[in-house]
Amino acid sequence: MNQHIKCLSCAVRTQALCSAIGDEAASDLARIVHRIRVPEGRVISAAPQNATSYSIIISGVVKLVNTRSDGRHQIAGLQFPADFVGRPFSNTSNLSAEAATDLELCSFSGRAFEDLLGQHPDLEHALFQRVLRDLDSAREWMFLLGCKSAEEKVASFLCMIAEKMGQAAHPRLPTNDCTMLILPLSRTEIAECLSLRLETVSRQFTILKARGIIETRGRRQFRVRDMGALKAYSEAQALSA
Amino acid sequence: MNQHIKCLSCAVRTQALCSAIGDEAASDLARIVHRIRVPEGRVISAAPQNATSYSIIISGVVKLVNTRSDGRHQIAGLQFPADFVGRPFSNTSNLSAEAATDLELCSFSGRAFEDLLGQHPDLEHALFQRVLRDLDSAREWMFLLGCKSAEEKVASFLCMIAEKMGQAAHPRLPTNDCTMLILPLSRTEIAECLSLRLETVSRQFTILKARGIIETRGRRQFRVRDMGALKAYSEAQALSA
DNA sequence: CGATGACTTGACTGAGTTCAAAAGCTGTGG
DNA sequence: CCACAGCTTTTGAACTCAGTCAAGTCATCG
Repeated sequence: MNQHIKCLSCAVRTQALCSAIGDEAASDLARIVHRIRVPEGRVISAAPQNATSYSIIISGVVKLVNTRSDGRHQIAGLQFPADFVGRPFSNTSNLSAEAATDLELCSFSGRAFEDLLGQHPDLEHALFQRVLRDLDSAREWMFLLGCKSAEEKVASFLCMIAEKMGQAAHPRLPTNDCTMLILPLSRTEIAECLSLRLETVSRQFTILKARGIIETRGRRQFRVRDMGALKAYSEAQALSA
Repeated sequence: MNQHIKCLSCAVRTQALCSAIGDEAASDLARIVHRIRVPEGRVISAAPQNATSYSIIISGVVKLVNTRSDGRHQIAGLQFPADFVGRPFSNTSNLSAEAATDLELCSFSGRAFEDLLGQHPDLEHALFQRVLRDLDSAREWMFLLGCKSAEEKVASFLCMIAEKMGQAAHPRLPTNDCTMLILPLSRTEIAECLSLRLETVSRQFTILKARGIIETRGRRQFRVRDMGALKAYSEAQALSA
């Protein structure tokens, strides 16, 4: 193993892109990587003229934001630890990537990474797999945006966050545990994710709390008390019986 | 050139996957291809247990449908001539692909195609590029679903259809011409695309006709009379001044 | 040419937005 | 350590866009 020394103790080494490629590609990758920290709120790559760079998230959450000239904007996706951030082979995307929380990243400069993609089919293959999964989840999210009620949207969101943040906090525990978790997004950001207004999100939080399904502490912590009920609400509003 | 004879006269030969790969990959592809016709309404690959097969669309339109147990369903994407249909490396997707119109396809059996992907990095690369574009458009569509009004949605939809169907009909003409085009979807299907009800779609059609922006003939033909105005309505409802 | 299903139109309802104001965190300076 | 400022969040009340239900019209096909 001639990987970069830091990789051996990396928190996401078993799930990230770099675990799915050969030693040669891995050591070439390690050669061009920079481990960096990014504070909450910083834009990683701005649309539409994004000076391309690519990253693997070590810790923190990145939001992919679609902004329009008229001021409307929407979060088109969230990326969590081990996820890849960046749009290879094009910089004309409407999306910008922003740090939703403080981040630790493995960052690669644009050209160098794209050259490696050309040299190592296994690296490109691993990235391809990841992009396919991003596409699956984008299409899944379209269903949420298009078909679900406010109640279902908020419940679905909390399920997803519980799973992802639970995984980030305790990589090996099952998702239905009841520990306090950090909410990586403000109410406004949650609203932008779900295509709701923050007032609507807030009201749904209140209802879920009243039902004893979730608990909150301060603005940024929550705990799922009944994952079964939360999942039920996330799939069908008509469980009112 | 040892490509399959049919490829030389193929309507999509300059835009499809197969134009972006080397001769060797192309001839291997040609060896496993079946040219087939599929009638409107037929399911090409059904979720969740999709017997995998892959296709390139020669003519016609495919809709990717996300169906839930409770009966709700949504069109998560449309694929047009030269587009690729199929989800490599997984058959657990929630999506099924259905013929929105009669189709002509270049169809590849699952295993054989996946083997080729492994053997030809240039084929995988070309497919990767295509999937990246699909991801871009999925995220763009999320903005429509989440942020746009009914008026904007219908206008956006007609813009997109005009562009795609115009291209399919006259590959080299600009998109803003005013020829009659075929609407590949029924009102119900358009509604499923836009996350509206068919009544709402119908009302918006009526309004656009009254404004002289579009014209319709029968149920399945339309003409854009003022592409500028249509584009304006597709981006901002607040142009009422 | 009449039946059947697709589309259009109308009247009413309701989930979620909008605007406004109160309450609750969080961090800073006395 | 407390008080105050500047926020985010919650709550309230009125409104609106799109949904719902129902009836009528129009293509298209046998």
